Amino acid sequence: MTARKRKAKAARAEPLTAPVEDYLKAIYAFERDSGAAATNDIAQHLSIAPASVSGMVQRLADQGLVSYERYRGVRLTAAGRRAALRTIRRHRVIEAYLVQALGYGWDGVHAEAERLEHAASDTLIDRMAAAIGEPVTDPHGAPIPTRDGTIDETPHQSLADAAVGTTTRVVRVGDEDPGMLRYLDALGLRPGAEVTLTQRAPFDGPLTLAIGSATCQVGAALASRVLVAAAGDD
Amino acid sequence: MTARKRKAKAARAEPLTAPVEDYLKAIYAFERDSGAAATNDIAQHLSIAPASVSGMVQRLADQGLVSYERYRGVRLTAAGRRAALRTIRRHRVIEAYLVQALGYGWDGVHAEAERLEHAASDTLIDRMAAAIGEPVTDPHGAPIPTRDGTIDETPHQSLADAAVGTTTRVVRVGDEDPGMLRYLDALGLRPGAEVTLTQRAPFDGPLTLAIGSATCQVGAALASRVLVAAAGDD
DNA sequence: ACGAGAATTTAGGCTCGCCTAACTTACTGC
DNA sequence: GCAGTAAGTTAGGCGAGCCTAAATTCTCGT
Repeated sequence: MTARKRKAKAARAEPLTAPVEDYLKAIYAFERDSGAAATNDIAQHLSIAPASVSGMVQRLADQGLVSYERYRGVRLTAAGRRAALRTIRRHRVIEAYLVQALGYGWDGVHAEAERLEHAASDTLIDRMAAAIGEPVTDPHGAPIPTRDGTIDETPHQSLADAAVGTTTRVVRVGDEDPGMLRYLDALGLRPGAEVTLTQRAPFDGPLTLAIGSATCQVGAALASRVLVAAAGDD
Repeated sequence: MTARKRKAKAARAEPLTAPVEDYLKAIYAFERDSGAAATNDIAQHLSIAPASVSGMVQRLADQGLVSYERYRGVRLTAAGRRAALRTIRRHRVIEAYLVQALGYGWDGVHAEAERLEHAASDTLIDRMAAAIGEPVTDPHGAPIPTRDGTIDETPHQSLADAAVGTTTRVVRVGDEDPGMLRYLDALGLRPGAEVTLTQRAPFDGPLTLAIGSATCQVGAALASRVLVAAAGDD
C-alpha cells in the first residue's frame, strides 16, 4: 500500500456516492444490534467480497464517516450516523410515498426505494413526506428518522420469541423479500394486526397463530422476521 | 491502446449507467438538430473534456448504441435511440409529476429529474404519468415520448426568428436554467401564452413583446430559447 | 497456552469514467 | 494547393469500487 495519509477527516459537503451510502446504512444496522459491524456481515449484506469491504472501510474512515480499528470492527462516527440516518429517512419516506400516493404494493417498494434514495434531494423527500401527512413509519412498520436525525429505535420482540398463549400486535416486518411480504399480507400479518400465538412446536418448529378469526402455521424463520409488541401497547 | 475488439454489439439487457444515458440524451439532441453529434458539442454539453468523449463514444459503439466514424461524428443506432428516448421520457415525466403532484416550480425540476431519471423504474414512470393524466409535454413544453418510443419532434420556430407584427403562441422554452425560467415566468412567457412581437432592434438587439396587456423587452439570446407556433395552430 | 479454523487484511488486478498533454486530421482562407 | 487553426484522437494517468489469492490476526477449545 502506498501512502494514504492525505487529510484524514476531510468531510466536505460533497455528496456521498451510492456505494458509500449503502455501506453506512448496513453499518448502522449492524452496529445497532451488535455494537459494531463486522467486515463479513457487511460483505454478506451487500453481496460484496470481504476483501472489498476492508478497502472501502478504510476510505470511509479517511472521510471521517467511520471509526475503524483493524480486525476490530467498524463503528459510525457522528457524521457517519447522520449520513446513515439521512439515507434511511429517504428510503422509508420513499417507500411510504410509493404506497400511499402511487398505489405500489408493499412488496415492490423496497427495490425502487433502494435506487431512488441515492438520487432524491432533501427537498423532494420533504415534499413527499408532507404530501402523505408526515408518516412516522414506512409501510413495513419501520420508524422514519426525522429531518434532524432522530429515530425511535425501541427494540421489539420477535414473534418467534413470544410466549405461547399471548396476544401481540404486529409492529414491523422485514422489508426486503417481496415474496415473504406477499405471503405475510395474505396471512394478514401487517403492522397493527393482532396475533395470538396459540402453539409452538418444539425444536424450532412451526408456530400456530390466530389472526382475527383465521388460524395459520408459520415457520420459525418467518416468525423471526415479524416484530411485535404487547397487544395493548402504544 | 491494446486490442479492443471483444464482441462488438454485445447489447445485453444490462441497465445502462448514468453517464451512458447522459451521453445518449446529448447525442440524441445534437443529432436531431445537426444530423450528427460532434465530439466537442457533447463535451461542452456534459462539461467533460473532449478527449474523454472520444473514449466514451468508443465504448458506446462497442455496446452497439452508437455508430461512429473517427473524426466524422456520432449517430445513434436504433438501440441507442430507443435508450435515449426512454431516458428522455423518464426525465420529462418526472418533471411533469414534480410540478403537478408535488408543487415544484418549473425552475427546480430539471436538476431533480436529471438525477432521478437514472434511478426510476419503468413502472414508477408509468405510475407517475398515469397519476397526472398521461401528460403529453413536460412543464416547459417539451414533448414526452410515449412508452414505445414515439415522439413528436415537429421543429418549431424560435421567437427570435418571428416576424415583427406577428402574434405567436409559446410552445416550449429551454428547461435548464432556473434563473431564466423564473424570469420567463415573471414575464408570462409560459407555454400556451400568446405573444406579439412588436419591434426588433437591429444588430441582434432586444425584441419588444406584447404579452396580454403587458409589454416587455427581451434580449435576442433569451428569445432564441423560446419556441413558438403561429397563434392559431394546434 | 497453543494450534485450528474463522475472520480479516494485504497484494495485485480489472473496468469505468474522467483528466492533461501531445499528436493527427480536417477544414478554411488565401 | 497549402498553411494555419479548429476539431478530434491517442497516450498515459488517476481514483473509486470491485475481484481473487495469499498472507495475517484473532479466538476458542482443549
